[in-house]
Amino acid sequence: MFVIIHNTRLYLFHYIWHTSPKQRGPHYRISRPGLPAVDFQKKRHLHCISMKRDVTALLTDALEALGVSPCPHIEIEVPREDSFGDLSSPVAMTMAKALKKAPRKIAEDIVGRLKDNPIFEKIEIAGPGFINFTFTKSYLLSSLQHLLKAEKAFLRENVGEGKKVLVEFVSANPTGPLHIGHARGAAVGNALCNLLAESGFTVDREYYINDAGRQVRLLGLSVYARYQQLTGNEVPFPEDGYRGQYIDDEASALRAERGETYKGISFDICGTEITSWTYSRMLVLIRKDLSRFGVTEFDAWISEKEIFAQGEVANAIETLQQKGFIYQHANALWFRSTAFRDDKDRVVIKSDGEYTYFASDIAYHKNKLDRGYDTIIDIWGADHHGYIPRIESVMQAFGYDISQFRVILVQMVNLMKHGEPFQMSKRAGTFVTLSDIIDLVGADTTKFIFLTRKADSHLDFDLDVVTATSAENPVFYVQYANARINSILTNAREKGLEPAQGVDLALLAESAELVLIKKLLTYPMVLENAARSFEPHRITFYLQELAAMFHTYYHNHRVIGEDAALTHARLSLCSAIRIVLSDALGILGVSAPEKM
RNA sequence: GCGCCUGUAGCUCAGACGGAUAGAGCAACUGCCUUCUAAGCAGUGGGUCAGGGGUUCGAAUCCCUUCAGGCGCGCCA
Repeated sequence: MFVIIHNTRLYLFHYIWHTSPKQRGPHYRISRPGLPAVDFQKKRHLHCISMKRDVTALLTDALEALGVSPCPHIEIEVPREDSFGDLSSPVAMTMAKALKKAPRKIAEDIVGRLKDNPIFEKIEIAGPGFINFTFTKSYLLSSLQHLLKAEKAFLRENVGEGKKVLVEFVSANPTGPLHIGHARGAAVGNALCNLLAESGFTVDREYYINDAGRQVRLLGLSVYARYQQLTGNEVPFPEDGYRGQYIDDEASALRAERGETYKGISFDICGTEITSWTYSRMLVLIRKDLSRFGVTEFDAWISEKEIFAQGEVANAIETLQQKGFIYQHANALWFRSTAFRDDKDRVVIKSDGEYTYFASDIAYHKNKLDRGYDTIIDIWGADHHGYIPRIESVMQAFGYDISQFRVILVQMVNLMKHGEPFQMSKRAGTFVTLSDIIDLVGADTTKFIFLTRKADSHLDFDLDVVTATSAENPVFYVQYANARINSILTNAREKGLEPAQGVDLALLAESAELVLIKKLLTYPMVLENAARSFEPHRITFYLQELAAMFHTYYHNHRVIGEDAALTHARLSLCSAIRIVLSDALGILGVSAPEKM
């Protein structure tokens, strides 16, 4: 058995290796503190709780009554303009070809069947054939009531339907501290996992440790060299060695811990021990950095070295050989990836008899597949994009469908300083660690900035700009809205205004209030779309919009006033806004402070 | 040379499976704190969606092409 992390929470490779998700029990689900898991089973019995689902159901009925069967996917969107109603559907236009009728005529037929439904204030046909729905106030208020009562369960769509997803992210080599690029992968991966877990998927989070290759050996050799120098034994520093300050620190720590034990001893003899000692400490460091960053919930840390030790690499290649996808050429063993999606075949065993890095990756991905996940997501730096076809080929070679596999490429972060690119190199020792950035900018801000961009868009992270404008950072804007509401609710409580039974929400008559309620009710759609597209950044944009609407409302209307009944109604609205704000921030992995 | 990503307001970026008059923040300028948090609010200006062609009722979105930037193309990891 191999201990992966030297920590009170031990992750044993043995456990990962031999425990299939099935054995963990059908109810296994990751839940984070403060956000208990939703019971989707229960939710199905509720009615009138989602604008989108209600409209979809009614449209489906209408289309079936018009002889459309089976009913296709119905698109529902939140229109750009308020004058286009609360929800809109282009379904009449998309059906035009199939039905061989004019879009507006189809729309009229549909509307004819819906217009008497009491949940709609009005239904209009607009433009080339949009059907625009406007809800009645009573419908909106009863939905708000549901939101207040059901809270989190109200906000969820069961996108995943219990499907098992494995997300592998960060997976930085344990050769030094994490930097800004890893941080982006961590922020995106963490938010995505939260999002999927909250959307009805069963999510496992995994970190793959490349502890078997040359890089880790170089790490050990670097520390070895510095250590020898500290003991007065001048050995040349390895040409490709790691040169950061942390290497010196590790060498000092090694000397403090082990004294002169290794002085003058050749690397051939003590190298394995020093390397193992060093990279274990690097893993602890990485874990600590991730923890400071608020990303701590990996379910498994998978060791490449252990995959070798368990014979999985040899087995995987043997399996491919039996399937006829391995051949020998020029003293090396090749995987015939061109049989699938790759543009050239790939070496798995070099002519010197060593496995390539790709070989252990084959074994690792086979291992993932064999564990029975419905979907496997890898989050990689964009510089690894050329790797996708060969891994997809591996999937297919083992007989799996590549639609089960999804790589999310996280684009490079250009670290800037004074508007100039700041080149980082771990080996040259010129890099800004994640830890530095957390000290400088803060974990919340850093995460939020990463999550205001699509994963595949390039991103300039200017240390000057980010620190100088931190007071105007959008994350504070959103958190401030939450803190303000909290302050109002606290004030109300101190004045003895406890939320009474039978709050009359109908007193919320201001147009700003109805617009806010509608915005709250679109939140489940935002989550659903974000989960379906694996794009957590959509939540970030929604949050900014909702916060802006609240700040405006706050400025124009007093919540706590003379009229007790109105006060209660407005306090309820504020509570609902706070539920959504803190829920969304929680999914993004950003804190929702009560005071600021 | 081939492949992947990107190109939208002065800057940083959104823009949903092709949908209605292309949006937000920052920066700039002008107002608003004796009232629940001014890390806030209100207002003003700002666009050939890199260029060109195509597909159709409709294109920032799909296809082709040119240009620009980034990344990748090893018996490295």
